[in-house]
Amino acid sequence: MAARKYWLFKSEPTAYSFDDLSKEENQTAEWDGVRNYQVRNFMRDEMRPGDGVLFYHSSTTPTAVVGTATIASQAYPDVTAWDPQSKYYDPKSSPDNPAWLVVDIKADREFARPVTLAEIKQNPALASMLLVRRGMRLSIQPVTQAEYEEIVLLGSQNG
DNA sequence: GCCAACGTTGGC
DNA sequence: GCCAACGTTGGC
Repeated sequence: MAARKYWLFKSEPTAYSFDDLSKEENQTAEWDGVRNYQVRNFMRDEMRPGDGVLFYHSSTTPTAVVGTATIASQAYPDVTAWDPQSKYYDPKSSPDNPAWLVVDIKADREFARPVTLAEIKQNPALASMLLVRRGMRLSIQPVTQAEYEEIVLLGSQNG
């Protein structure tokens, strides 16, 4: 069995927040709308059920990791790409040849406090995270086990 | 296959 | 709301 991998998922909380995920049936939702090939390839080639997820709120104040989640499925076709009414519609994708994929993610634990981007930037143990790299806009990014554990530790502390 | 124009992301 | 960074598109 492959080693557990770790990921950071970005979401704008006004569009879809950690709280929204927590309120889903089984706290589980399809992560749809990915339209970036690098991110799709992560989903297709590297994500496995059980992988750990840091749930990050972008475009808000403060931007922060707010909790953990778990990858709950293998990648499978994103049906929103086939729906002309969907904002995620992409005519390049078809049921015969799906261009885009989703995975299911399940909310795990909300942090006792958010771990902010500012705090991540100041922490030497987190200096090589893709998140703090200039111009890094991938909506899903790999993180190391050490980075994952450090952020979980910070998020578990009071205050 | 180059590259300019354009759209999107996302921090500030 | 600004704008830098980057991916995508499409003319040539």
